[in-house]
Amino acid sequence: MPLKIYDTLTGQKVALEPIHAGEVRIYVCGPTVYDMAHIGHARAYVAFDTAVRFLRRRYKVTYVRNYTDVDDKIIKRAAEVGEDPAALAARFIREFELDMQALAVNNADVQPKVTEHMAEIIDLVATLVAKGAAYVVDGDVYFAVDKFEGYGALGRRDLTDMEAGARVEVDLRKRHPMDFALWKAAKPGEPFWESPWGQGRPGWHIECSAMSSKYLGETFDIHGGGKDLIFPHHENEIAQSRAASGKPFAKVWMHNGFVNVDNQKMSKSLGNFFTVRDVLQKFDPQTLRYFLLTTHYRSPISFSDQTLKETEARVKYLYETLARLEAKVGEGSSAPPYTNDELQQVVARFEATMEDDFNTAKALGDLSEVFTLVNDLLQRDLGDTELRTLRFLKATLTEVGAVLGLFVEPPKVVLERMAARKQADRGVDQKAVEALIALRAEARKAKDFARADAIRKELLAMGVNIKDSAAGTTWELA
RNA sequence: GGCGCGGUACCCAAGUGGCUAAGGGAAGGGUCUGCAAAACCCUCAUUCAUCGGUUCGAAUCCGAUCCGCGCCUCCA
Repeated sequence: MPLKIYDTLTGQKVALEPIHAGEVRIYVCGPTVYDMAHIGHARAYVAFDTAVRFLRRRYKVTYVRNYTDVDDKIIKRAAEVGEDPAALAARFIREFELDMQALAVNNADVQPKVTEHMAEIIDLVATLVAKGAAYVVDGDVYFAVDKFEGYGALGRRDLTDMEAGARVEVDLRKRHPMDFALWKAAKPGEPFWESPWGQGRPGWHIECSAMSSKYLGETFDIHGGGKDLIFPHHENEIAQSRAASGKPFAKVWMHNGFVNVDNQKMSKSLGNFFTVRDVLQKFDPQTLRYFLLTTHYRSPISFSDQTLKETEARVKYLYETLARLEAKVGEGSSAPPYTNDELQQVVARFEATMEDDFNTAKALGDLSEVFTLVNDLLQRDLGDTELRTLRFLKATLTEVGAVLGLFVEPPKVVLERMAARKQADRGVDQKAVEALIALRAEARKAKDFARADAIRKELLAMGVNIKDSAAGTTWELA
């Protein structure tokens, strides 16, 4: 079945037909590195990471995700904290990469930086000037939007409507209020690069046009980013790239929805702002990733502490199931996996679900019954067929997880990480807990259940849940 | 004002013309357990914001209304 992707430009799902057979080229707008990544970044890059992981099952994929490491915000922030802009950008790139690694977001094939592509950017601006698509004013270069037919198509905007709209501080040097900067003359003290128009730096949008064409060609398959980039960022990219090359730009436009907090857009001014680091302090990275995948990437997703707590409980269940599964079929047995049509449907259905515009929410829902089945089998007396079925299911979950970026670490590692963080959070004294459990074990041995229950109650009051099993008593924090 | 998205059970959330409206959480009942916990099983929307319309048939298409949100300015 063909892969269908919702295309912002046409407003409908379109079948992916790669320009080069067997190969998909995709560009996703990366972060402007002037601060720590927030959960909106996490959503975007988890969404595209998952899409790319799925695409790689079928195609050779070239995935480019840039870093915007020179820009007004970086300069402003650097001045505020008294740091060199380049150093500040480099610092936040490192932090960003730590976050992405935690979230199991793979690196893109190419992660180009703006500052390392000045020659390409200047060439592109020069081409646009030469073609009459752009003009120079006092060392600035502007793109002339009214020279570009079809401006506003992506954002479904009409140039005349926008013209009528009242705008603040229209730069009178611009020929049209919507004209945007390709190159900005440097003010004193700002970082600059030499150019035919004097010392300056790239405008807000030109970098992506320059870097995408360098690594993917003038026309490529998919361009992605957050919904907020549709206008003007992506609109402007289209204008620049097409005006320069005279060829189509990206074939399909993918945009992810926002992360909302309290049903409102997360923003610094509203004070409902969370960095990835904030969240990872309280929750496991797999919890955050799972949470981000439970809603379709195009819909808004609502973030709250309560929801994350519920998600973590679910993720813990998944990993506990996997841990039990691994303990059962992990070693020893060389019995080949057993499968049948029904069991094979799991991956087939996953494929079909992901083919429909990367429906991770449904995929995760479908996976529920697999986990239930595993637990069901696990608590029976296992015959050979059941054991071999479990082997097959383990392979299935690993395969599906590899696309979703879940279950890539040993379950034990994740569970221990979750437990350790909770203990640190609550400041629970592990030794005291274990001492109480030992006392309770004695009481139980002596059939003094009243005392045993009293101790359990005491532990419960500390937030400690205990589980008795044939193998002994284990505990966890509620 | 212009453009766009959405309103599905107590909560979260799939589903965009046709089998019984996925799945998760919560809740209630059960199996297991000394009792619990965990796991498993069962129950839990004749109904998809409202009102009309199209159709043999609509949560799904069309129109109107109400409500929520986003973009139009840096933003994932």
